Amino acid sequence: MPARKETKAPPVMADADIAIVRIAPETSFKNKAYEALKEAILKMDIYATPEQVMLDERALSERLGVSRTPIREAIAMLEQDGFVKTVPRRGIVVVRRTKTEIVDMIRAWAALESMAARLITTTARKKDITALRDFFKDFGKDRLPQDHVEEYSKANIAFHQALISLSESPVLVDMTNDILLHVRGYRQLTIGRKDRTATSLPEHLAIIEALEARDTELAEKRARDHTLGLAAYVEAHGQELFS
Amino acid sequence: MPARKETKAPPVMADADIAIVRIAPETSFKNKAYEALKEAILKMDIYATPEQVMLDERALSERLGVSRTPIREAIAMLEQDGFVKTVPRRGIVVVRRTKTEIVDMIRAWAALESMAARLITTTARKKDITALRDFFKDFGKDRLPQDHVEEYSKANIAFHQALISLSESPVLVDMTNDILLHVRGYRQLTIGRKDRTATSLPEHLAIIEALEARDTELAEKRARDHTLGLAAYVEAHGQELFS
DNA sequence: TTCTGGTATTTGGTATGCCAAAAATATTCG
DNA sequence: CGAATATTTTTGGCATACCAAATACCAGAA
Repeated sequence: MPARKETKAPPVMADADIAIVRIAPETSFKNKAYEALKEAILKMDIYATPEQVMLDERALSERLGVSRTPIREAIAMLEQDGFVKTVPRRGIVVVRRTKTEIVDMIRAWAALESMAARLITTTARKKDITALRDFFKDFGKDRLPQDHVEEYSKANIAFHQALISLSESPVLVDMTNDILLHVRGYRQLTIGRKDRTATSLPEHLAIIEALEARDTELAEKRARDHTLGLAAYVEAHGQELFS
Repeated sequence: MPARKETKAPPVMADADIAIVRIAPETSFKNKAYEALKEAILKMDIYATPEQVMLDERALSERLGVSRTPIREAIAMLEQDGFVKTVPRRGIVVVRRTKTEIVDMIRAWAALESMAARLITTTARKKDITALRDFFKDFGKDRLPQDHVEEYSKANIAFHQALISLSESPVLVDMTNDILLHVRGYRQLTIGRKDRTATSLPEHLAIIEALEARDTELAEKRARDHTLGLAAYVEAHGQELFS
């Protein structure tokens, strides 16, 4: 039945197309719990507290007002994401990555982003590329990024996500977002550092220029080297953040 | 209690260090179910059957001899992996990727592998790089890959996995393996194609040569272009595989 | 006081049972 | 006979109860 049949004389009322208010089953408790726990974990700043953070199924189920079943399913999903690790008969620990792991992740990020840059040079529209500059329109010689670190940090993340999105590659987008969720944890403590922030903006602009010039190789190289630079920075200056 | 106390006169027996046979809790039903289902899905050749494959919780729990609870947790994990998608009150469907999605995945693979190649040129040992040739030692002018497609296909996958492993980057390894699991489904129908197989071997050897020469940029380029070539091939010749 | 042994408690793992929505099937009416 | 409708069945979602392992706690002995 490809098209909608137009009944000529509706007996009682004109059946459909009247504000179908999204009967959608809303999302299940399992998914709600997943989102809630994920957000909670991401904003708890794991690297600030010295002792390892643990979760308790029963406490969570009570807090969220649901039974343990959907909680456990959500935990299983979070474990697949690498955010928690459940130890049988011991508890559920929120995973803390080591510096080495973070550097490793950032390298993967660099790989994905450089591929995105490559694709963008061949498919993205000029106006969309140029629009990337808008993320930094509030910064310049009279308003230095290093003087508004927090704000610049947000713009930085937004820029990278927008950049990846331009590749129109769902896989690259999803994989990068996953990585960013893990790396973002101490973004404030690394990307936000003033010394690095100073070099960040020009590099971003240089990437945009290469993209506009449709210079595939150069765009790829600049995107890669930029993020690889962050990796090197974390590797060199991030020890104090980890145990 | 840092060190072990050496009792001078053990009354009945010399307590420990006598074959502690790993009391390990083995793995939970949840994990067993996860592994079992994952393997089953991977080997069922989803793209061969026309109608969409569906799973039934109760049937699975009966088949595996466990209750629905661990099955549901395993399903939740598989859904995170993108292997299945559960539709409320409808069923659990085994996800079939479109050609576009597969091409997209292969591009991400190319990105990760080229980064691996880059890292390898700076850290891997010469002998480990050279050892990569062993995967193809059974093929040559007298024994062409295109005449032993199935066998070459296995060697091909093994080579790529070994290559990534040489990067000593767990993140790259894991992400690539995830992708390979999805792409592998119709490996036989794409990578195995004779026309492509013919060009594959020389390209592999060229990658190895660049790695041995420690030519970072060249190794990266060759690794990238090789896998990107596969993506282009699938994009051009893979229509008949998808609906 | 300190060490030892045992007991109560905590915690994740698993099995079951029931619910509601959706689909499949049967039934009734025009 | 056909379509609208009522009924049964199927299926995932969720709550609950119980288990065993690991731990925490406590009393008694040295």
